[in-house]
Amino acid sequence: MVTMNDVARLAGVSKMTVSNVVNNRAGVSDPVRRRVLEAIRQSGYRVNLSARTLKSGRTGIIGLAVPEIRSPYFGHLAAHVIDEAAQRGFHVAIEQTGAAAAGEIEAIAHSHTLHFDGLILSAVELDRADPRLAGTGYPIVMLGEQDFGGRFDHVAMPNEEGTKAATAHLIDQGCRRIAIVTGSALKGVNVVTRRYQGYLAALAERGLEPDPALLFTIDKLTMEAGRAAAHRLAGPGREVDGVVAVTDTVAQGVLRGLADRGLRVPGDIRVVGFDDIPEAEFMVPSLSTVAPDHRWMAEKAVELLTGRMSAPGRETGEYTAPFELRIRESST
Amino acid sequence: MVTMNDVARLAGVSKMTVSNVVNNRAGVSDPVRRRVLEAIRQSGYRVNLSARTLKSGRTGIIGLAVPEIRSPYFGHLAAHVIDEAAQRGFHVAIEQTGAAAAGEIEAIAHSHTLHFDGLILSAVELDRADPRLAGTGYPIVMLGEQDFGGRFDHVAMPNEEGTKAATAHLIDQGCRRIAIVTGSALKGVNVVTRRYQGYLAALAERGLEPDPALLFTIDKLTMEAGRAAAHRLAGPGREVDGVVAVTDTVAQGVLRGLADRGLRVPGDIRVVGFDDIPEAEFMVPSLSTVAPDHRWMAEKAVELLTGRMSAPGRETGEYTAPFELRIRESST
DNA sequence: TTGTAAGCGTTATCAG
DNA sequence: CTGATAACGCTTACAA
Repeated sequence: MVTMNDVARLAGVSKMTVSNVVNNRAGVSDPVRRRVLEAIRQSGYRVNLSARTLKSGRTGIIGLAVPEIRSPYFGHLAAHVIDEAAQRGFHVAIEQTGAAAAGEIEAIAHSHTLHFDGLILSAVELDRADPRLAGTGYPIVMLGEQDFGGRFDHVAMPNEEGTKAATAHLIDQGCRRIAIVTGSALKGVNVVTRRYQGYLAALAERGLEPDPALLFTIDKLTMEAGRAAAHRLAGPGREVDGVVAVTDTVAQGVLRGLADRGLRVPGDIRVVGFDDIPEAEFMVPSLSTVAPDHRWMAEKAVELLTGRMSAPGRETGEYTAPFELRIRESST
Repeated sequence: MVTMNDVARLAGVSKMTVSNVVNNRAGVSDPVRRRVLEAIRQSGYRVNLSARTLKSGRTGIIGLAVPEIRSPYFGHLAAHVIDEAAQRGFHVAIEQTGAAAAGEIEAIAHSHTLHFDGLILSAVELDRADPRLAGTGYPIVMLGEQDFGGRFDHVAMPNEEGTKAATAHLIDQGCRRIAIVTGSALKGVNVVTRRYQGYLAALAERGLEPDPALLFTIDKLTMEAGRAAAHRLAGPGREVDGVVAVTDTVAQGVLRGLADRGLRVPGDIRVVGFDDIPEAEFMVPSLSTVAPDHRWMAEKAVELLTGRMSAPGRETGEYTAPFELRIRESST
């Protein structure tokens, strides 16, 4: 491996001068600078980040923990975070939590152990009351899902408002028996409960009675589970004319499950999702959905994290992404 | 920050003994080991990876460069690579190349600069003849797409065989005017040309004449482009009864585009894709596709890369993933 | 403007 | 079995 010493010898200067050139510091004469740069080019020298890190105590790496990178929503989000971090000179190492509290705790420990400069955690199961969350002052930004009650910087989804708008839209389209397909964790404050609240709020506002028979819970927020829920929902004697799916991925499963049963969307049943994944526009029928501003979220999360790195004691903030309701075929 | 020294002082032993305990090395008496472990627990000590890296010269990080992490295919692949690397004690840092040769070259340089232990590169544009590819002995494994003629370890897709099987399947279903929707880079040896060859081979084997009017090229392998191609393809006087799409993502666009034009799949036109992304099963209609063994590919890539790290001089190998043809609604 | 010395936290080596 | 010492490549502080 080519080191600074090698370059220094080649250029006939000291290690320190090479360091100064590499870091664009003032106080190096032009001829010397040129000689050093030439030596660097010739030798193919590259700074050793580990060595630099050892001195500075920073790795330049941000951890990003998501349930599953393969899911379109998190892939999409990750892409934005990577871009945004790159702009601020950080690299992103991705961790998969498997959508389980244990995985989420582990991601924190891991990020810590690897001395990442901070962690953006998209937690979906971890509870604000989890004892393993003992605050260590390590920079963590919670992204999008659970609510941790002011304990961490938090970039939230417009869970309640968005679902309320989507549900109201279905009502406006004439739906009267609107099912919701959502996760089974209906306690606590999390993405599932918040969106459920939004659904209830829209019903209440429009004077519709919530019907327990219209609540379809699933264990995992996957396409498979959405499909299975649609099968249950399309069973005899339900008379459902609208479906609010907790995520677009679930909605995609619902669309598929309704097709399995020969039900037409939007003819027989209208469907809305949440997230606006890139695929939503290309589904058949195209999916109406709540579109939070993903880029905004990624920017905010990275901004908060870098802010916290430099000012660890700062008060935590809570930010909710703006959203639009994108109306497509599935609800019109 | 808690260091080994702190732990050593706390346990009343030397730094070296702590190191031995941390690394599970033999030659530490049980009582001392216990004392040290207790001191580690109390102090919250974590090894400093940078320091270890500085000594060992290895970072424990593998770079993974893909065109776009948000695309389902690459997200899926990345998930497998991350899992497989984790099993071998490596972390994965993801780089996005934007599906451009410049981005791919940059990913190599970047991986180098950051002293990642190696790079898995899913190149789609970089040419085997690119002068910037001057061999430096840095461990690189090419994944899935371009063919680099023995210059690198290469885990290839079954491009030709897979597309041939898919096309033959359409013919067996009675299709006679089979269009192909593929990229515009029809020169050189790459994913587009290889799959086109497979398409031609199937036609030849079944005695069908290739018709230039049935070749629809697109600039980027996206859903949008697939949709636009479907619109062209469904124009007046084409009489197309089958479509081979170069990837599932493109196929999803094609399905959407055909729906736009009121054509029914498989009633009017049959469609097959390539990749078997998780969404394929949930499209409406569900998509018939070539399913390469993604896990196998990820395993092989990581295995080759770690192999090359320990034996840099070894001959390069070329491996092609096994595949299955998954027949679903879109072609039956 | 350039160079020298010390040390970041860890581990390999070798002595006790 | 345990410990002292010297690196790994770089940067900070200071001296020339």
